[in-house]
Amino acid sequence: MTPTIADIAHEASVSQSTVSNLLNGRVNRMRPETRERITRAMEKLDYRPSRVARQLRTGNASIVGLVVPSVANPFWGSWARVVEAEALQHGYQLFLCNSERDAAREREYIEQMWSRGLRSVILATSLPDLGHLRPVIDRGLQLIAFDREPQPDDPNGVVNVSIDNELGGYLAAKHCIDLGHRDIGFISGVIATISRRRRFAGYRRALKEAGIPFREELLWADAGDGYGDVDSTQLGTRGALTLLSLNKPPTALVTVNDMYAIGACAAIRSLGYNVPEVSVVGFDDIVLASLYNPPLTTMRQPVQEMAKFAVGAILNHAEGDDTQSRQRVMAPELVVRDSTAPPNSWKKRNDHVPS
Amino acid sequence: MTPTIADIAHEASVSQSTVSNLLNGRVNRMRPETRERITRAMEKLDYRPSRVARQLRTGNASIVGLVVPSVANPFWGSWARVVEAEALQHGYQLFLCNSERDAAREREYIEQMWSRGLRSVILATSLPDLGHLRPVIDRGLQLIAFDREPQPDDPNGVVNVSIDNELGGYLAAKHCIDLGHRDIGFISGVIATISRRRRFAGYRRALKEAGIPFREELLWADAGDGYGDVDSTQLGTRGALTLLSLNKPPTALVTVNDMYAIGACAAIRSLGYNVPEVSVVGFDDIVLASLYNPPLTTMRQPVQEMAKFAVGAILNHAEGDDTQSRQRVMAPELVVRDSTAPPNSWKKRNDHVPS
DNA sequence: CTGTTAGCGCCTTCAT
DNA sequence: ATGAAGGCGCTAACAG
Repeated sequence: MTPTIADIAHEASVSQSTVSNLLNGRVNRMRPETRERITRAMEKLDYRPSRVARQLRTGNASIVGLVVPSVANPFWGSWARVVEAEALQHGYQLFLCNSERDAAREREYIEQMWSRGLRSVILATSLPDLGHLRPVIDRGLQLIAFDREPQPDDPNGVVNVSIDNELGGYLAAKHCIDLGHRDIGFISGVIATISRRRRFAGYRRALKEAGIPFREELLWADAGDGYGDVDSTQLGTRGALTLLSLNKPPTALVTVNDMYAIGACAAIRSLGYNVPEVSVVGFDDIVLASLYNPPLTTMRQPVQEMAKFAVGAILNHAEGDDTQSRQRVMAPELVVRDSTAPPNSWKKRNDHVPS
Repeated sequence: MTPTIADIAHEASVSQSTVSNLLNGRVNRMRPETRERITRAMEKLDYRPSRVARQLRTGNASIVGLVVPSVANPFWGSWARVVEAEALQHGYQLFLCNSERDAAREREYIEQMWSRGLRSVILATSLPDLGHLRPVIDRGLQLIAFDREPQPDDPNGVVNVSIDNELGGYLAAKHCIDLGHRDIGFISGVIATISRRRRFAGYRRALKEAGIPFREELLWADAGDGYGDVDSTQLGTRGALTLLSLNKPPTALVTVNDMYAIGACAAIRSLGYNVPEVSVVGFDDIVLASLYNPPLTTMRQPVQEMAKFAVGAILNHAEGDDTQSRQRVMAPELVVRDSTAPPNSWKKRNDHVPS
């Protein structure tokens, strides 16, 4: 049915090895004339080598796995695209899965990948504990953890790539403080991930530095039934509604990603205010952030560079080069746009607030 | 290193075939005691069957391929997630690629998939001509085309799933007309895809039906260097800027997807107007559409049902059931929100337009 | 320069 | 109830 290497060997009246040699670039081992004959045979039969067989034989899949929380969140979508481009450039394909931030699914997927012969996967998890993956890692899986700073009890050999989340949280909050805000809310899902935990830590540091006491009630870290990225906009909405109904509501909201921020903006409007009246800062700088109304102030992640590093680590690993750094922390960048402003305007209208 | 079936056969003092039998559910062919021993051996060695080997032997990968223009567009991101969920539910994994709407990449990817043993792929293309895929299809690849109504000279056996795009374009334009608009722009990338072509046709039908002559200049279908979905927001922006600088500018804009619509909204604001002053209708109803400011009027695609149908077709095909329908056209649904309004407000301010 | 050979890990008749 | 053997399509020594 589908032609195999044997078919074309036959067609070209040579042995399989010669065909294989051609296939693998060992061209100099045959005379041009033979080569020519083989090439023609391949064309005639429209031959495509079976990667499955090849992989079984060589053990090499040249596929990199990528597990993200959910490509429904545009940030993960772009991240996936960037990684794909980077991988492609080096002859790798991408195998993409959505974990929904569920440890069980993460594990399931990664073991699937392993059993399909993938030996390197980039995992966008921020779960503090990588214990559930230790079995596969011990077997030899190369794990590149994204969006997650290294932890003391991580399994050996894990490579980490992320921004400095603490700094991100700090800069976001500091920006609001510099603008004159004193009551700054922090909206997050459950703070079960390292990145969120650290962003929150940065936020607190900024407050402390400015001598602003932390008000517990200004932290919204409610659960919801899950904390997938699908409904992060909804969480942003709920968070903002909750915080703005406090007796002494915040005048600025720091959120944990742009989807939350957008949800929060919608909530603010639903309360009858416009956005810079209550300031909002997002995180990630997704494409839509700059096109939102008003354009979102946010923390940009250097996605390109991170993808380059992640894929680079895989390449080095594949080449047996183990001298590479096991970790990379990049700097987030504050992008100031119109969703943040001094607190005055809000205060002016403060008495209109529906009770 | 990694344990194979032989290792565990040895460990359990049975033959490989017995282990294999257990692996494949032929449990009744061995006495419980044997089975028990094998199970323990597998646990002890933490055995995972190699899917690669299995696939080479059986020819079955249980992976469905999915090719979309770009997961950076949230619509494709959600679509991918929905398909993944549906596939997963039936024991299939998803192999995801971004084509950037480039025929060469489409082809390249699909052949890669074929050579990896995938036998069914869902392709979100709208290219009118599927000729570049004929070779693989003839080999036996099952192709599910998404977002693309069937064409007369399609290769045999192609399954098509899409909404009625003509109807979508019609409803979008009709909505504007009903609101009182007479000058309605149509913003698209290059209209090289069937879906866009048909949406445009629907738009024209609505005009005609209302007795409004079509003004060529109100169609913006400029090229740009590519028409990937990455920069569709930019195209939306450019389109809106162009149309609004006409002598007799449109009072409403029908766009080809929500990303374009959002780009168009940004353009409108940059000209000093607010959005319902110039009405905008999007397409797709991505999550962010309802959270945009103002919330976007748009055409919703029944993503769930379409995914169900697409994956269902694959399942039936795998079971040799060939009695299934080869095509499904679903109805889009107009979702009216605040980005559309009667034309008055715009006209009122019309003389303020920067020249 | 080209062919022979021995697997990669698993599944599946066909015997026993 | 279990085992032996052949082969899926390809690669990589090793011979010739």
